Amino acid sequence: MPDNSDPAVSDYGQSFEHDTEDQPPITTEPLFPWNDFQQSAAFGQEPFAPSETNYSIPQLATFSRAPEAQAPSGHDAWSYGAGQEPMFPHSSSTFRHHEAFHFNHGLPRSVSAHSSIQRPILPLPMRQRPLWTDSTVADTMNEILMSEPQHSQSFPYDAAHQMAPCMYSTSSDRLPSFRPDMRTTQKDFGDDLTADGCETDDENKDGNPPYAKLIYQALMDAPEHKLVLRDIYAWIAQNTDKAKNPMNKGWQNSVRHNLSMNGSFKKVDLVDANNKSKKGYIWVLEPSAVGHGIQSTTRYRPKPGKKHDHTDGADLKRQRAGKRRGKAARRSGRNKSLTRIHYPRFPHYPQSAGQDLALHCPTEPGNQPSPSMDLNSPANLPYYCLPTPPLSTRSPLPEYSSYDYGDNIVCPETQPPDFMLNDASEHDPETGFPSDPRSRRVEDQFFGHGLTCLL
DNA sequence: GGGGTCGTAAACAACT
DNA sequence: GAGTTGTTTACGACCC
Repeated sequence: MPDNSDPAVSDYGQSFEHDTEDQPPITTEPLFPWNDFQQSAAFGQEPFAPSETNYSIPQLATFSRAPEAQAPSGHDAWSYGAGQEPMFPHSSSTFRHHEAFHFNHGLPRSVSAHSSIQRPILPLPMRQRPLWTDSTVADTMNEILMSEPQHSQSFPYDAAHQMAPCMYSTSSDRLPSFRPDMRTTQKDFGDDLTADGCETDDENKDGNPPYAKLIYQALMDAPEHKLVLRDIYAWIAQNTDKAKNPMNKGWQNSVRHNLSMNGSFKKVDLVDANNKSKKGYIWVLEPSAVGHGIQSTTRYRPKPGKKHDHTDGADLKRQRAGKRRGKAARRSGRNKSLTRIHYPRFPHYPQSAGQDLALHCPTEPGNQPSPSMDLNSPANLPYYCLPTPPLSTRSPLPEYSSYDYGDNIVCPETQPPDFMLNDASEHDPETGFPSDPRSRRVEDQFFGHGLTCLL
């Protein structure tokens, strides 16, 4: 049981603190490498090797291991030495607080029994996020959440693959669910964020992000950020509603149009194995786009007879205005039966936007699971990872005092309430998630703000 | 009214 | 020749 009264715990430090002098200093190597958590086939299946280190922390979700470390823009990639993949704490049981579990992330480490780990919780697949089946639960949860002042705040993060948990319900079947935000970076696409974090203005009236962002997402999901046109089609067909009507090829035209017009997408020659005959082109993300997101396709369109640098204040205003284009129209054009339930913003992360959203949103109307789908399988549950600032000696923590993302002042220092650390709540045996909305709130607060624990 | 975003249509060329 | 891929222009809708 962690001792929250330990003054050392109050600091969101990133190093192992050691309180005994007869042992060597503990490395400041990050405990949980930052990773954008591509969903792995091995997710949830590969047990972690027992290690000499046995941590007891309040565990709220299953940890997993990621296939490769991939740092978001502006941060060094994590490295654990040649041939070593970063490993994450893992346990097959979830939401059992204070359960001791093993992990070994590739570094020999001795840890004092009285050492402390203090860091915001790291990218964390929220495996057992419940599938909301009752709008009353969702409404109740929202009431609770919105009554908490700190929930109007948000967590700083700037990386691809952001996902805001937004619940929807329909007037017909009242099945709230989660939809991907598909927001890329706050720098390029986040200036329409609102405090509640649910205003996904990057969506169009069909509920999908714009083509440029879809393509970007597809390429971000692809190895080396490269895809041929056909695969981009496939990704969009799989992950959006664009291809609902197979007879409608207009969306493919739009995809090609965006590929051609957006400077973030470059085509390179595709050659055969002998490097001889040309096999067409493969589309690749510009490095700047990988690092900083993409810009609107429109910005690359030629402006006949006028030169524009798009950098002055008025232009930025116009760009924002354009970004919010048709806001009212989208609202009205959006499926009338779809009711957005406001949910405070915790920019979680999808496991992989390349996965079929139907798998991630089994309860989404129109994305009904197949009869054979095992909804308890990790692959079929919605995944959310925690937002987190970089934790590395090379990528030091950003200052936590205040972040200004436009209208959003970010103060992520809220501590989880004490009672969260006391495992008094009941857990649904099916989902492993606390059955009490109050506990759900706590877990969201927990996930949104960080974890302090002892080992 | 100008300029922004975005989707869409269409013409056209080059390639397979 | 048909289909696919890529480029470019144009336009409407909507925003500030």
